[in-house]
Amino acid sequence: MDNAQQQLIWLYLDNLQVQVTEMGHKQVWPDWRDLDYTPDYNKFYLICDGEGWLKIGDKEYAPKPGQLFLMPQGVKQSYSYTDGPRFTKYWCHFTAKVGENNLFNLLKVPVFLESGLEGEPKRLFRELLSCQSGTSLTAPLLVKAAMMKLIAYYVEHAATDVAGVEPAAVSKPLQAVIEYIHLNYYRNLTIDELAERAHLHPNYFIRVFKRHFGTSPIQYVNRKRIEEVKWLLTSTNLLLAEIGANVGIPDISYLSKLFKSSTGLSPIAYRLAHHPAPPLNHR
DNA sequence: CATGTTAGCAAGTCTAGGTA
DNA sequence: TACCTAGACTTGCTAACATG
Repeated sequence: MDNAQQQLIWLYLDNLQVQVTEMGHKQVWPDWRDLDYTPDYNKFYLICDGEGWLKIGDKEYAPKPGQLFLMPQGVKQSYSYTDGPRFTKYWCHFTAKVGENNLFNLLKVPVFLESGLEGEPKRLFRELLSCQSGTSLTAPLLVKAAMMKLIAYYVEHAATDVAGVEPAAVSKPLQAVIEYIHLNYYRNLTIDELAERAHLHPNYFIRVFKRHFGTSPIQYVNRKRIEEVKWLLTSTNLLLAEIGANVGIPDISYLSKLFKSSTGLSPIAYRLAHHPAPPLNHR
């Protein structure tokens, strides 16, 4: 995977919105069967025991214990019992959106992983179930956090799988814009300039960008800049004005305001809070 | 359905003036 | 001198509508 692809995947994951609707751990009912339906949510199955049959798109599978299956939203699928002992599995239904898109339309990942029976996914499913049934004030947040960890596990391990992970090819012009931003964020980028690279009208470009990535172009550029500012504040001795010039925000009054709205601290307060040791001299 | 336009509001930028 | 803040001005963003 090249650097541009990795940046794109980070951007998707950074803007991911997750919602978990249902989950459980049980042996499937004797009549566990449905054919050719298209769910408006994603599903994870962690097979613990037994056997059964799945069809995702036009491919058929006979899942084995220890395999973690992903059934993506919007893809026609079927499931059924077989003659053997019925499945016992952990399962959950969830949406994972970046802007208006399902994450798994934006990322090409394999349909299942060999995760083993006693690995991280089982621990995360247990965490999901205990958070959901708990009465904690922050239960919804904890459920979401566990779900995100499960998605992270899947993407991380899919990347080392033979099939690998890569951004879907639907977004070539936008991919070019992302690359351009990463090469030029330290300059004074304008919407017109970015829109031109995508061959779109500026106003329409903003809409397409946000629909695709879940964030507006300028917000994305500024987030990238603020990350760089944080790094420069804590790893160098540079003055705020010099840092601003390095990241494309030469106006330190604006830099100050932007930084504070993003981190809750003014730049120098941030430097003091994160910088107990004498700074490196990079001037 | 993809793309463009417009208007109103939100966010970004600039200027001036303050504090330590 | 370096940094921060308030307020005025400019540009970006979004929703609603138009066009082909």
